Amino acid sequence: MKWSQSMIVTLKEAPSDAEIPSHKLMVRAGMMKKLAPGLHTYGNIALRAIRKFERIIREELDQRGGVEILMPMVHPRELWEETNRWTEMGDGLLKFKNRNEHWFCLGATHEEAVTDYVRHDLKSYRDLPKNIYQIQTKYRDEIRPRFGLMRGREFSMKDAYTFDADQEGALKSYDLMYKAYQAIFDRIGVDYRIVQADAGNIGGSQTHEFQLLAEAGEDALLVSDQGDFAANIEVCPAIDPEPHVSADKEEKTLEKFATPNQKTIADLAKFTGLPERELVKTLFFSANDGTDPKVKDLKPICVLLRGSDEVNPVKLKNVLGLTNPPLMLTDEEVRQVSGASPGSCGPVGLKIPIYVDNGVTGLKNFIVGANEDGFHLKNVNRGRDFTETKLADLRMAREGDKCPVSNGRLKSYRGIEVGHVFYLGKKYSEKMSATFLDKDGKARPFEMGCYGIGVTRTVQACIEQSHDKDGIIWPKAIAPFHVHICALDPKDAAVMGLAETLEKELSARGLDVLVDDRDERPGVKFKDADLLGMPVRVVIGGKGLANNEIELVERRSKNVTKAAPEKAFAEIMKLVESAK
RNA sequence: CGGGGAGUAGCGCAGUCUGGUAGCGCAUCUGGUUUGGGACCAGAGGGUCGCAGGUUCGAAUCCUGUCUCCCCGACCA
Repeated sequence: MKWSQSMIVTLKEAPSDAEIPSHKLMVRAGMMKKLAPGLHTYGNIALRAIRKFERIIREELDQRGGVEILMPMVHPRELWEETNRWTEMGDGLLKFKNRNEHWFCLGATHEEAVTDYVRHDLKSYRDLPKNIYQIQTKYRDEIRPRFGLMRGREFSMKDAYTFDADQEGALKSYDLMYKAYQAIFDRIGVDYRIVQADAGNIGGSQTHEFQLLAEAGEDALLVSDQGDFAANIEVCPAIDPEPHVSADKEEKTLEKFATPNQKTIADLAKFTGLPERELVKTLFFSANDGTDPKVKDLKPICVLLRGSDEVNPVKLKNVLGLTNPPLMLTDEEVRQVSGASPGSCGPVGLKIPIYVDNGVTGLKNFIVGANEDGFHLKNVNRGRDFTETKLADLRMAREGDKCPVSNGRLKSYRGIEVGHVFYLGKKYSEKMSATFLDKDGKARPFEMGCYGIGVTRTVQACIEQSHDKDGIIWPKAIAPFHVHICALDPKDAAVMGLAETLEKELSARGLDVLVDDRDERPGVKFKDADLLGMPVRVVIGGKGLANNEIELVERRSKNVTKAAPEKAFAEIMKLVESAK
């Protein structure tokens, strides 16, 4: 493609609303333009990278028996009500009415749609297994879209769904997709980790996330320094490296004492002279599902943690058996439940369920709020002074905690979630009456799995992981063009002639070639070539040709080699092949 | 939804405190000189200063309302 015919517009300055390097670079390179928050036009350069990534996905899935289809973007309300997700998904689903006053939503994910697609057509165990996928635009009404394509409202996603006759088969399908994802992310040459994760409101019992490591990532990960354990912080088991054991041997007498104006754990630590890890804090949540904020069905529960720990809402959600993490009670609600302000609350005397974090078990004769403003209790002991509903791992794990499967320690990273695989079981098939007949002629619900790759997000994440101060460094596998020819003197017939000959020859060999034929000074072309970041740059100028040479530059290393024009084609092919 | 910040030319910004009818850099157009790492000179086009009211002889600037965008948070008692 000739630059002069393209719509490539580069900027020297990044727009003020871009924060992270990949977002700035994509806008500067003219790859995307914001239409509204979370909604972007992909320019030709971006689209080429997206298409190449899609091709890789298709190749890897097709060779493993994946069947590509395309489902609608607009779904009727009734479909989502079958699984109750019309309500459970909350405001994340964009809902609207058509002219007949019928409700619809934009597809945020397609478990319902695909289950409907197969439920009357897959009739027998003989039809199974099936592995169906699509690459399609999703719409999720994100609270706060950000970082360009990283968290858009509209984005391209590859979503796949497997249908099996039994759990064994479903887990085999899961494993197949897991390996397919490894192959896909290996091919684009990114640094990623596969981590244990929470299923969120997709549901299901086994799940892994594919996380591309990057500072700007929105997810916190904990990775073991021994072995291959890695988990999203949301689900990472929290194990103290050295469990705390109280020095006290005997349980002492319960005692109330005044703690005027001691509102936080930090205050209390200073006031009592005890470290925060030896204090116990009491947090209040509503165990109603929180999916519909208009329904105010307060089911208060409290959680006890050491003062130094943070509650993990996802673990709490799972312990409570909820779909979404529970909401914290407001100060006013806490007062109704406990009779005191947050800060002076404790478990003693409460009539609500009490969930206790494992970390509290090492403490004896500890301090909690007295449920009376300005007072705390000391010498409090589990069992004697209050009865816990459940003891569980409820705290956030952190760097330095013990690895749950080895003697290693956990180290923290940031990650961008680019892929996610779920084993769903019968969650959707049962609710939607999607069944097949087994060998005995009995109707049984499908065993399902679902698998997603954020296509547009991955493309931006690649840039986030691969750039330098001058611009993007495309991995060859998804580079919009393989070769970027800078024709320095486009009016010179010899220069343009060679550029066009090379373009033709390289294209014939399946390479994508961009020819900068603009009437611009060389410096401008070099800066733009660095910014756009194609793996191989070819510089053809009148001066060089006079010496019978052209210049080849590898973007990643910036290594420069010279070649005679008649050998240029072979040298370029060699350089492209060796590029990563 | 809570807190903070910002809306002035396609992009990045100044001007607002102290009211006098809009400016700089990049980009664009014309002419010229240049031409291997974002050239220079001369000229030109482009903005109802987010929107609506108000104060005033006069409003980008002051007042009121409103909309939008960005950032942080939406969990630690």
